[in-house]
Amino acid sequence: MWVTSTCAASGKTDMIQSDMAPAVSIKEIAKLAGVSPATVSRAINDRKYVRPEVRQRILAVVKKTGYVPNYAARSMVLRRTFTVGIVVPDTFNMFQRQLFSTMERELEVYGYRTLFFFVKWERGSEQRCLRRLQAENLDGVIMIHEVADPAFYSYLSGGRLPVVLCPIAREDQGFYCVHIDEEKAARDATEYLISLGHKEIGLITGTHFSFPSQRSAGYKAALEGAGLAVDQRSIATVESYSADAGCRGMRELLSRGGSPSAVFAITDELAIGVVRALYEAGLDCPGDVSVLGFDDIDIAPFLAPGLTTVRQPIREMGRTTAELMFRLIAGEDCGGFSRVFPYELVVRESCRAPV
Amino acid sequence: MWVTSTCAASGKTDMIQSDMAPAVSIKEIAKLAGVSPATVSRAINDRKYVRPEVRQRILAVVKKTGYVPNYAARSMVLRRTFTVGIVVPDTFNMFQRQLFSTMERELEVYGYRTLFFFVKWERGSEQRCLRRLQAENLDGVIMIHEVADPAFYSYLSGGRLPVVLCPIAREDQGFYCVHIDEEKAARDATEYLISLGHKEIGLITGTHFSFPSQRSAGYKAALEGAGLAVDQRSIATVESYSADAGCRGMRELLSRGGSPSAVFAITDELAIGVVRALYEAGLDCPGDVSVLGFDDIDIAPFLAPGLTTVRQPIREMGRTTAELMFRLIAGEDCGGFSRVFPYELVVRESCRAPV
DNA sequence: GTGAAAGCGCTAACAC
DNA sequence: GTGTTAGCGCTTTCAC
Repeated sequence: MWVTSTCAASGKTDMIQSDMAPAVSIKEIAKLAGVSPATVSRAINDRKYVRPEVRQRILAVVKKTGYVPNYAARSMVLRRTFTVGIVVPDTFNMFQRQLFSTMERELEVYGYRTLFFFVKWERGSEQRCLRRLQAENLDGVIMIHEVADPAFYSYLSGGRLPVVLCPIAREDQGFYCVHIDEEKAARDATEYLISLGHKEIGLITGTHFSFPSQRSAGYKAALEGAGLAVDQRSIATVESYSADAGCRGMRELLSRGGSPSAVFAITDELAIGVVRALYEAGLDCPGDVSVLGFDDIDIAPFLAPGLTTVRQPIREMGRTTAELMFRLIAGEDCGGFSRVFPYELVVRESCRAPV
Repeated sequence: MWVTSTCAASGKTDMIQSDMAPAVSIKEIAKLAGVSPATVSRAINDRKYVRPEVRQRILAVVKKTGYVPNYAARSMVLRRTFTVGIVVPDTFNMFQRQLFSTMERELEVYGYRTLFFFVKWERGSEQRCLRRLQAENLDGVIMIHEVADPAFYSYLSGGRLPVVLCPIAREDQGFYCVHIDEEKAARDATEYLISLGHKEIGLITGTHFSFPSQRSAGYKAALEGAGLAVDQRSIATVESYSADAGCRGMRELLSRGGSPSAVFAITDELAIGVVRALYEAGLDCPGDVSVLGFDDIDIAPFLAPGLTTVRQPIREMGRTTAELMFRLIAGEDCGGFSRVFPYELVVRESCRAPV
């Protein structure tokens, strides 16, 4: 596949490279500094009861040798890993990306490292994730992804370790949850389209996970509230939440012969695809059809036209999730399971009154 | 910040939750199965010398108790972590995202777990990453990000562990590298614009990392090769490679009063921003200005107009990086440091002949 | 085939 | 203040 050179297979798959110097251990440091390992441990962990002069000497040796304590060994004896697992879909979208970036960042500030568990679409992936999750001896788990396997949730709800879900609403199952009111947000968004004068409003939604049904419910509630009929022919259900899926969903809607003057796509990436399908059909957004998204991902303002969408306060939600996790690990009483954030309709250019 | 409930601060930050049942250990399994820990170890690791009947008994207990061996303990004694670290910029773009997703996936197939090191913009972030990197006792490191700190590279080139860079060309420093010929790709892309008839071609580039200079060099080479002058007024240098930056870069170009009929943005996200700036200025892409990107990220085909761009074979590069890492860890001889992949100009709709 | 013992790198409890 | 000891959970000799 590559051009300039090839890789010679040797078959010695189990051989380990032998030319690698082993990392220095606390024992060597102790020997070099002329003290015991215990004293070195005390020195590097800022404990009391080390003579300043001895501490200096130890720290000097540490610096010179580039010694870094081994996490695995430390966590074994401490019986804590200082690690939080984040379960993410392998196909994470930009919204989720911003969310877990924020969490990772915050967690680092709290002194925790983050381990990602990417759940794939393949069969067995969830089980493997769960096994790894257990093998890692985590201090806590954050779920950014809804899994299908009930065993996953039952392990999590076993009370073995703190769990926070974001942006998922499952407080009824005894999990701490950080999210917005999805249904109400979708309803507000749809009502905005109605207020613009739209009567025939398409919906691009999906089936996986629980947010599509919540957002779809909001859409329907808005229509019904305005005395408009919910026409199944205006609703396209797609397999994923990507631009590709949105494109196919909109083509489908178009092929059915209806003529929606506006379309609500339940994610921004879906909305990008919708605009694309319109473009291919020679239709202009927002001139011919208004398009409304959901999430307010990074590039939403930089699309042409800028995408009108529902903003979830990603940073605040990520920060709160991390903070909650930290407090839960510390054993604090954190009150009720719900953290419901305010959302916001961000009006840009992709929606306008029908002609 | 949130609405429905609040979190009561208790101040007992160092207290650990005590109501969590400890995970079962190999000892309990041994006791329950009426054998020694050594035998349990043999059974779960598919070693020989365990009576089938005993193995069955042990496996049954393992299943019933949900026992999963502790990674940290295992890696301590094995002196291998089965973990590969991937160093990524905190602000990773969609191209990098696809790249590391592929790597993570492949690595999992090889039996390796992946640890991400997100390098932030803040001072000291690289050092902290390096320290963590060392503390993790990794089996290998993949760099998707160029760091500034020389200490980072000198640690990596110390031969302590296998290192692969992708998509970075630093084979001269003794690293295995997987990448395309950036300069030539940029040159080809620019020549494509020239072949369309464009004479005044703008460039949106940056300074961080080495790819912008390579891509810029290709741009200049193409212009010079065609006898066109390289006009500094047609070049905007931006701080990052996001849509936001691209938008600002294009506004800058526009404000300078020139009138490029085409613009080469050195990343697709930059290109998205360029199209946006054009839109804001009442200019149409590709009607008034052609826009060319680089990377061929997921959504490139779903933009309106579809983005003409240079495709890097992300999956193949990710796969090769993972495979190379695997073989390096296994101690195989992998030949030369370079793996240079073919790229491809993907012609879509954002570029056409000037009017 | 199986068990006992040693030890990976580290920290905490307990001497001194 | 500092060293000695024990032990975290696991795998791997080495006896038997």
